[in-house]
Amino acid sequence: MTAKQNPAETAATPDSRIELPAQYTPAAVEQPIYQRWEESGRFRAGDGVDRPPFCIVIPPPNVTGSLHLGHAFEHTLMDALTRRRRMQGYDALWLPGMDHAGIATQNVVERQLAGEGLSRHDLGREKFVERVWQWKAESGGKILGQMRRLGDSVDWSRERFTMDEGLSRAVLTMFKRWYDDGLIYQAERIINWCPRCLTALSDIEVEHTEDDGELISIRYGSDGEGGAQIVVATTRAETMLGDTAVAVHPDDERYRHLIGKEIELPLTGRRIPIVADEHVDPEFGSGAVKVTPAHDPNDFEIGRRHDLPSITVMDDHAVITAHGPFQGQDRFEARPAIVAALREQQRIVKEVRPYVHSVGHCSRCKTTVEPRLSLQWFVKVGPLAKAAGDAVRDGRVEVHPPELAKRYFDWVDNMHDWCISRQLWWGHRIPVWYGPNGETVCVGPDEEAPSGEGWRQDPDVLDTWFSSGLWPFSTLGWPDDTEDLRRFYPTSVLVTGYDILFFWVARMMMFGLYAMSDNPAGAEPFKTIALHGMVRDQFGKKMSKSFGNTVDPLDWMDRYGSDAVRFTLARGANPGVDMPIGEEWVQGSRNFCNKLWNATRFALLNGATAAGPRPAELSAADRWILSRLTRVTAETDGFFEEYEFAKACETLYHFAWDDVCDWYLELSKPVLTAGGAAADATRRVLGEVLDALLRLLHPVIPFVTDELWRALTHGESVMTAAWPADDVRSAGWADEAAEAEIAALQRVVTEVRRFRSDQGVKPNQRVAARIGGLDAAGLAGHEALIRSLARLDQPADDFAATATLAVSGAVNVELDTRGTIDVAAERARLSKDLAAAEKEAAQCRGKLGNESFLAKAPEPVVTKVRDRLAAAEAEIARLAAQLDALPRA
RNA sequence: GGGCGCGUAGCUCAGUGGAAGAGCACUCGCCUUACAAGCGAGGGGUCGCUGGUUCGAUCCCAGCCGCGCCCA
Repeated sequence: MTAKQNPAETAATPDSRIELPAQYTPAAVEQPIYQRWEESGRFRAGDGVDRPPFCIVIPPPNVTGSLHLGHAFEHTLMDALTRRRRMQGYDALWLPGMDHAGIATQNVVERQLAGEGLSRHDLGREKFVERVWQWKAESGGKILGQMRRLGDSVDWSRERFTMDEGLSRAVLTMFKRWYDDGLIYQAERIINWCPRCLTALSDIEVEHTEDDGELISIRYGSDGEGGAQIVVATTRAETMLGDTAVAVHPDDERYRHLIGKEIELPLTGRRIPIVADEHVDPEFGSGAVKVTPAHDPNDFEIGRRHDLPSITVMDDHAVITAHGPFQGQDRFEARPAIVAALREQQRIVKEVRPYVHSVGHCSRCKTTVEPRLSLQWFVKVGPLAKAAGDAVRDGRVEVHPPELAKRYFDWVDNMHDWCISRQLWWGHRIPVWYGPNGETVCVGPDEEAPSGEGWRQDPDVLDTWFSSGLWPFSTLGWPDDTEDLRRFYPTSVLVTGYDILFFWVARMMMFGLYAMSDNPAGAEPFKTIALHGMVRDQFGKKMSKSFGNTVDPLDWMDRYGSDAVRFTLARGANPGVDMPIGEEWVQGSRNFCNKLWNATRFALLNGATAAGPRPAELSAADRWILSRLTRVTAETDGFFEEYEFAKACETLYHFAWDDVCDWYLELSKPVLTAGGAAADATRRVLGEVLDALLRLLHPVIPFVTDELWRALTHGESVMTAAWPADDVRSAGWADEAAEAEIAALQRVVTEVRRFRSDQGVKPNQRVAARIGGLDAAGLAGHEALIRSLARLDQPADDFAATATLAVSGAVNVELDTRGTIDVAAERARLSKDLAAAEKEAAQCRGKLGNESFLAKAPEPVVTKVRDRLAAAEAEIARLAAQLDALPRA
């Protein structure tokens, strides 16, 4: 090797003394690695080799969206699951794609058009849809590139989009089947209408908030001439123009005499009946309610029961259409105007402001939703929802964590019919044609649409969730009987937020159970639903633009690396529980990656290797770290199996940092320096432990582990290395004796360090010491290690002990601190320990002195308390003796 | 209004019917040649309140207080 050789070439040399750069710089490492992975083709599933299948379909992100922390979180979990399965030898498929997001995408393109002074109507439907496709090609799907940054090991060769030809065909097929089965119907109903998006919304696309409004009590009925009068209260005074009745409870004595009579509706001169309806709450307000069947779902039901007319008084834009002075006013303009007009007629009995009540808003644009009578398409969910609930009840689909299944049942067992038509242009157009003589024809995907004079297609498109509901099988090729479908359906696990159980999960279940009912491997779309919580800020607050506490994960990825972001997210991922995240935590994760980097660097500088024969002679420290590895591997493996990402990460974090770095590397230093067979063994064990550790961490932090693993092993990629669980399990490394031995060693070292720290002895100051009792403590042969870790020198001829430490387990350490020791500090330290031991002993004695305890507590518990007491008493004796030996202050 | 969940260290969260934990923050001492993105040592909690069950409760039960979410 010449001195002029550059570092990059050095790194590429297959030499066991590869030097990693001294600094860990994720930005330099990550992107080239992803490119290499992608080019290697290892993300691709279904290579024809006979291996068990594993499949996750991605919850399709919105084509207009970009990666936010919620995605980063969810993707980290899915990627970890997929990578682990791939390492375990599964034919692992993580299938990516996006949905077409009807309203959102149409809004984006309409805004773009508005910038050119155009509306979609200027273009016409066909040109507009072309324009949306053009937009998608140019600026849609930003998130796909960001997924690469994050490290998602998705099979890009199978990427799908809900508006693709194949998926569109699935939508048409499904529509036709349900239509023919009577599960899709058209009806005039009160639906949630967004006057800004100009479309119907389903129930779950409406967000309810507690808003300030007003509650106005209005006197209905003719003035003078002693006519009937009745007071009604409303928060939406403008709808009174469309009232067609007043309803009271049939048993309400106050109004019984009025039932069946008619009264005058103010401002309109119309006369409307007073009807009796069980659903009226006599306790609320005056006990009488105005009935507006065309603008309120409850009133619509009352109207149906009493055969009342429905009068629509607003247009699409929520502008008043009723004849009169208010015509042409927006609903929010008309409201005060109508109240003022009523006030003028002395018809206002009471006005409550502010009156806080629940108001529905469009989840897309936040506009107040207007309930509106309208002809729409619906899915009859009854039998479908029942099946969706049963699949979980029967255990065919498992919900993780199980507590959240209740939430799922609450929803599917009380589901309302689903309004699936949207008055948009971007989406799957409803395949129904209307003929000149009132014919209605639903056209299947392979059928010819009727043509000729007077035939026209329904103008509406389907709710986006209709197509994303088919996602688990449409992406695998359905309705065709494809190899992918046979191989990967039902998919293995669905990873998604609990907030989306209703929107999406329930729908996939309904679709899947119906469409795949004759699938031999099962009709359910996934075997497990693994639910995660919402990402919150570092104070547990919901992230929102209005709070200004949103974070761009890409910014953190730039500064700390994708691995750091991923590790932070995975480390906080307790099943079904919200996850706060803050920048300090990402820094902490970056520090962890850096720690791994440096540990591996140290190992390589010292010739560690994971290859070659395993030496027969291992030191206690070697056997200890291998035993710890065995335990940690089993625990981690189990945690991943249970979707306990936080626990898996925590376990690995502490193993890596505490056991490997803080102890094993330190223990290995004197051995490596000394050289010989012991050093060879340690080099080998160090290599093997790091190899396994990097493999265990790879699913969560793929980049840095790949870089380090390749440097360590010269392997192709840790991505295709074997998951270590089986290897480690079968290696027979569990060694309780070694664990006990090293634990004892750690106690001695820690005790000396405490003494040093309390005495103000600088870390770099070596102290002469005589160590006794090691044999009796089972630490024979570890003196050199203890001296190294506790920084103790051999006693010289002029050795004069100034302090003696009696460490638990018979070891005693005499130290020559070369001067007076701080007796007060020493006394304080010992007194503190003594107090703790005495408290412990008292507690134990209390229990053992309690006859009920002895009689009723299980034997192992009693034994344990006895042991604790014995230990505490020994500790007391030891500390008391030490205190006694201290010179009097 | 109905339902669900949560109150544990300064902050964010784990946890268990039988000795209170982590990360970050904090204090003290250290550039001890893998790592100052670090090392060593340390302080800090009547486990929301009040009752009950139990030999024993932070954990189980009831009520209360405070917060959050979902649904109407």
